[in-house]
Amino acid sequence: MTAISDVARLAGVSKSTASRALSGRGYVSEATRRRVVEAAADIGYIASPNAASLVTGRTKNVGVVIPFVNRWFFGEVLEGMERTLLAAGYDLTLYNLALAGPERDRVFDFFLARKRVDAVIAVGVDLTEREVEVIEGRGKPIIALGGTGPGAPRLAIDDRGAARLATEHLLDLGHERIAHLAGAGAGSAARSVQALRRAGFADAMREADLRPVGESDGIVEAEMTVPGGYDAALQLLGHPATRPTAIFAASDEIAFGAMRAAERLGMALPGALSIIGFDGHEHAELFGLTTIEQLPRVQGRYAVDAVMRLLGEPTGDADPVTPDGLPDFDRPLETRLVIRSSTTAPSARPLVAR
Amino acid sequence: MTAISDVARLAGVSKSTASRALSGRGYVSEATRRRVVEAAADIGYIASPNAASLVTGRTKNVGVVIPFVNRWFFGEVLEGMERTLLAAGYDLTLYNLALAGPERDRVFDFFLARKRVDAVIAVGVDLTEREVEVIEGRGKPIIALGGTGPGAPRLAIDDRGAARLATEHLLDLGHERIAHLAGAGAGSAARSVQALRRAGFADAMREADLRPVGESDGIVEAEMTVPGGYDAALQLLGHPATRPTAIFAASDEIAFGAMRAAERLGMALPGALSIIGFDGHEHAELFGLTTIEQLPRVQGRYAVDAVMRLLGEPTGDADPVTPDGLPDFDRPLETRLVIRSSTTAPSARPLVAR
DNA sequence: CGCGGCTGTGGCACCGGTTCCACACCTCCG
DNA sequence: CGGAGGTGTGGAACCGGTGCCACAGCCGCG
Repeated sequence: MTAISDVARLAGVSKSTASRALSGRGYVSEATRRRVVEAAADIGYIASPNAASLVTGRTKNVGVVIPFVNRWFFGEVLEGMERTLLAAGYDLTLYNLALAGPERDRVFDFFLARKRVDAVIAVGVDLTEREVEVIEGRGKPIIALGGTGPGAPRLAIDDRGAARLATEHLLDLGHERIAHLAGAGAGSAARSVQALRRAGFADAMREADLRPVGESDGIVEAEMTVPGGYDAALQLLGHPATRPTAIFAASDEIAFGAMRAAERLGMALPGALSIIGFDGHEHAELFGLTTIEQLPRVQGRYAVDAVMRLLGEPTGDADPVTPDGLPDFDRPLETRLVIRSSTTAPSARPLVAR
Repeated sequence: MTAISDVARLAGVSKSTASRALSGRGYVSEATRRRVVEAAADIGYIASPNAASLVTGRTKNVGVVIPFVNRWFFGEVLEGMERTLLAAGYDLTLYNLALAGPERDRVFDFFLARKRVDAVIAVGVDLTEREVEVIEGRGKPIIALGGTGPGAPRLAIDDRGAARLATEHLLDLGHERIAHLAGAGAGSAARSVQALRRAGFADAMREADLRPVGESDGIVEAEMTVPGGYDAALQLLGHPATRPTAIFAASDEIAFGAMRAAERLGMALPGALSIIGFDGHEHAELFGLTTIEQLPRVQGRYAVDAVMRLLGEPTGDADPVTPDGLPDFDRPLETRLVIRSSTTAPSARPLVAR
């Protein structure tokens, strides 16, 4: 357990000089600096982050709150954040919590409230006012990536607009009987995002003067997983008479499940049913899924960059920044419609110009 | 920023008594304890883990090294570990590193070597001797879950035996033309696991006196992803003349990709081709995939329990423990053959009894 | 009654850094 | 030539806890 005093002794200087030499703050002659650095290397000195944090109040550690790690979108975000944080010399402490409850309160009131993280990034979590308050009240920035956070800066795509765009793609192809497989998320996580996508769907349908098909306005809720999409699609497609000719799924996972269900029901894809997803899943290309692509890995990087900037840490400036050097929380993150083979004009009916 | 001295003053006791009252170590009268606890609650006191770590040397934080977070298996393990650690009051610091290289060295030599974690769990990583040495040399336990670690305790399934079992299932069904889609893992991560599964396949084939079909002994390497399996299967199934009647895939993701490729080639499943996977992926049931099931989430819990025990932390004892109270690193973790609809007897040929 | 041992408490050093301040030295400029 | 200001260094306080040790009081036992 070598300490900085050992380094100092070996280099023949005081603790303070050793500290300055190693941290690069304050005046140290080049010769001294070199001696200290060499001494440190000799005895394999590694600074204790605890001691440093204790006095500086900075931990070089960011807490990440995320509802799932094994859903594609979240896994990508997490990887993007981890890489970026590591490059900046920061640690990532993971808090995986889906549901509200005592577990969640404990994370905010105990784990995150302690002086162990410099900032918090909440991914796809709908933060409560109290939760934001707990963190900000302790002087730490908290930002939301997706999800919602009253008061907290938020980095997100334009879910409503993108959902509208997806639906309009189906309309443009001439579909009139369109259904929406909406995300349910029993865990309430990111419920708002799903509500926004649903709203975007409704926007497009209303504007096209179309009523969604089926009961309950052609909207069936699905857990945002492949099996969830499968189950919901079976339900939606159960009665041949009321079947839609196209489906807008709230996520690519749901869309994959729906494709599977359609196959199971003997429906030809995309002839009998067009499907558009949402997310830009890494398997979308393989399955020919038309989708609204977003780039969660890049979003993870943006979120970290934003936090670094809030912490006054220098970063590369390859991402959205306002003139005053702060992250741009107003501009929505990028999405893109990627058309593949899963969407086509409805077969039996003539193409209707809109 | 309330400190323990504030609590002490408010409660009218000394710092040491306040510390004892709050930590529960040492003698404190019940009345005093209550006063201190109340005072702490009044001013919203939360202890600084940094200060405590500094003197005790314990951080209540475990470092997790994992090559991927968005592959199903690893995501599950991670979730299992996170839950268990959180319940034990520990933090999880995530290091996501796939490849060897300077990045990886930096994690071990800098991030993990500092006194910021009490232990390290390496999931699906092939640790080098030096890496194990770096951690253990600093007095911290390191355990491997899957992957390999020379010297480090290892928790793993019997990959070779399970792969053999999978192959035998195909043999039992009467298949004679069997191929193996082996895991390649360009990142070299978990290469050994993939080698073990390949060996198990070879074991079974040798014992059955069969030669794998196709070139290169009927083994095609695939990245352990759905697209990876798809590409490899296209290659394997490219020439109708040399097609196998059954495939053992080194992971369920590969198997899904292979199923997709077979469909694309117009092969009827499972009539023209039986496929067995490996892992027990959450989508296996939906796609009717026969597989060797393992329970990564539970494995994550086991790994954490094992580490907790090495750290002398009390845990529930619902998992494998040797008589001396230490984790049982010799007994392989559980696997189970789950037969679904993706494997059946070869169609065109008569069933051959073995 | 005396002493050992247990209980309860306070004082203080200490963990390993950072940072403020004092001080010495040098240089430059009026 | 003297003082202002920049450079280099050491001393010491401090961050916020923990834990050792001393000490006081009390009880029980021989």
